[in-house]
Amino acid sequence: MKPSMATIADVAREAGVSKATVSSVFSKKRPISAEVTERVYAVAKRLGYYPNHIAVSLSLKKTMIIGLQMSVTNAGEWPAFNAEMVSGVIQVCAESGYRVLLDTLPENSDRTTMTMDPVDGVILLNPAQEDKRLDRFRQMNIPAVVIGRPNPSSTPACYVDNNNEEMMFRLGLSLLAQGHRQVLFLNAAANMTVAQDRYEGLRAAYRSQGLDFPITHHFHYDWHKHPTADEYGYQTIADTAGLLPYTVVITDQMHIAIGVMRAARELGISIPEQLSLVALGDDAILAQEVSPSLTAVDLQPRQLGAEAARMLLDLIQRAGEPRHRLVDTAFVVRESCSLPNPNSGGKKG
Amino acid sequence: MKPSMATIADVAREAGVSKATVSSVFSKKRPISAEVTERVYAVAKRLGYYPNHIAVSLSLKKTMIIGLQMSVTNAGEWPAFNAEMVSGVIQVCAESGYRVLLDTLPENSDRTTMTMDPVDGVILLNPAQEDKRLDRFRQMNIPAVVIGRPNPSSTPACYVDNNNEEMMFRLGLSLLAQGHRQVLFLNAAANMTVAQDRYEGLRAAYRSQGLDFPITHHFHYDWHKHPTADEYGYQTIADTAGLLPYTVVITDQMHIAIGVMRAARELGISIPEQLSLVALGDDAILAQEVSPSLTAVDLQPRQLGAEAARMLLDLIQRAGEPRHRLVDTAFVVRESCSLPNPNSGGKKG
DNA sequence: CTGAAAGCGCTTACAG
DNA sequence: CTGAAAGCGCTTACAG
Repeated sequence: MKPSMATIADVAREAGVSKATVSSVFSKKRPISAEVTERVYAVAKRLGYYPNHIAVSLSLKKTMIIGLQMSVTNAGEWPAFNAEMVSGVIQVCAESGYRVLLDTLPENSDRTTMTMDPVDGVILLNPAQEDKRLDRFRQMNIPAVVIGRPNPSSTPACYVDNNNEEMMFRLGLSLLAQGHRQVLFLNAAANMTVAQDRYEGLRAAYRSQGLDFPITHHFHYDWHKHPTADEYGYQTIADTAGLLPYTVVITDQMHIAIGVMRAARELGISIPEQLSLVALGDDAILAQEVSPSLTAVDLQPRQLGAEAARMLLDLIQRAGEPRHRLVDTAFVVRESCSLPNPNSGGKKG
Repeated sequence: MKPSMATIADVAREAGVSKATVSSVFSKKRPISAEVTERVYAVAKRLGYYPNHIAVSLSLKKTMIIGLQMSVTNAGEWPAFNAEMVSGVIQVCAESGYRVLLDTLPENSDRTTMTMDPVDGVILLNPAQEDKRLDRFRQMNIPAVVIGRPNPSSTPACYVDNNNEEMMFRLGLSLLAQGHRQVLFLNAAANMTVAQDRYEGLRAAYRSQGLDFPITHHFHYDWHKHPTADEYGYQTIADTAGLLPYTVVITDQMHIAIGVMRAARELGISIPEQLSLVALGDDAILAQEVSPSLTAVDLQPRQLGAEAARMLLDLIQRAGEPRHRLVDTAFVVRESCSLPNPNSGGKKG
């Protein structure tokens, strides 16, 4: 980027050819004689010339870069889930020669600061209240896909998500089949669409058995009340044990479940004998090492990222109408909660 | 990026001013009358105009993007350590208005495929055999800092690293002070500089007590022999228990330690009574949940990333001679191994 | 306070 | 097979 960098003009001059020829030698977009090719390569090497990616992008109107928009919160803690997801995105992009630009800039309404990003497309994480960004990308004519279900209020968009509702429906059904009647659900934050979908699925399972899911057994993660997920799990159990009847608790994350286990230990509640426990989101190493080992639902974060990337790349090549895709989840039964045939049947609707 | 995007020329025409004026309105680099400013903003909004980041970059010769080069392996598994490190990089960059471009392209010697990246500087991970990339960036005149100690054979470079040698020296001293004489060291892969530094530190600790560290007790991770870190730990213990005398094992990663614990469990070796265990690299949640809880060394990956970013940003603004910086580690004593005052004193040299 | 024009480093019809 | 010139969308002296 320094003035000292050799440009295509330098190479052209030194090699005694035109810029167009040098360009062609590197891009191979039109045939150049072996002799000239040879000479150009030699000069380029001597001068340490590398085509300037920015100039190429400006000319070609494509950058081979896709943007990954994550909320600042994500940047702050980067749980394993996000890392896996990002990894899936990177992998698929790399296979097609695309790079990934991480973007954590906070939602900024100051028009003067926002430029048209140097990206061919964009993936949005955490579609909580991101409608604005979505609209902006649409306005910029930049293909976008969100991971997670976007708010229905926002304009239609491409997205990939877990089959959250079905997953919870099946989980609920399995639990009811096991004889459980009182489920405590420590859900994600209330403003997340994923929280709504899962709650709906659980209620549907209850309804299908002619039961009502009691609102008293439904909690939302509140960042203000509990600094960490672990605390959320711990406190909620500490606050409700003995007061609220439940025989199984479902937690939105494994770390919440860790908190639940800690509380249970302190209260002398044995898992799974007196209380069953299942986590939505699976960290296999952690789940296997805690005792009892943790039954969990694998959300396949890597798949989510990979599918999103695939969809975006497809969108970039041949745009089309909004589409979406659901990534299956898998129940991983361990000691903390037994489940009958959780991965088969039970399809809803 | 589509032809439909409004450009600065469109705005200028519609607003009846020059492109220079529109440019100035957005960049605020020279004063423009309130009236004109108003009009330009209005037109820009109506047309959905956003300055094109690529064009700006080409003109300004800076992109406000820094590249993060990671080996493909990293992209594949993204352990918590890397996620934390990347997170540190992102955070510092974001504070200064920089974005991060992830690059996982495999080391490719095909000259035709490599362009001068659209970045103002670059951070390299895993400095195992990356000399080539370093040289390339130097040739391109792109500031670079590596995380980890670069090979001494390569040209001098800026880097940030843990104080690995000192850390191992202190750890070794603490262990010897505890009465341990036989330490089993499950080190990282042999080609990593970090592995060499740690081994040196441990040997120095032994030497300082007039002892020799026996080569029989030093193992290197070999990806071909053990598919996972866990397996590496498990197998090595399974293979050596009873044959090799040792009272404490140091593992390069927590996951290796998990494997060691599993082997110990199966072999009826109780930790820490019969065998002490300490891991280099701390995943607090995991370390606390296993039993016994795991004594570990916090490598402060987030700090590593943050320091690297700070150094790079500094380098971008005012270049200078190669510099480096060591990030302190912290001993976190839990149940698997007791250590006397590991975080104080014992400075080497 | 504002504009015309050259320049950033490439690519691509168009012409030969 | 190769070149001259215009263009990608901005910024910035220079001139007023």
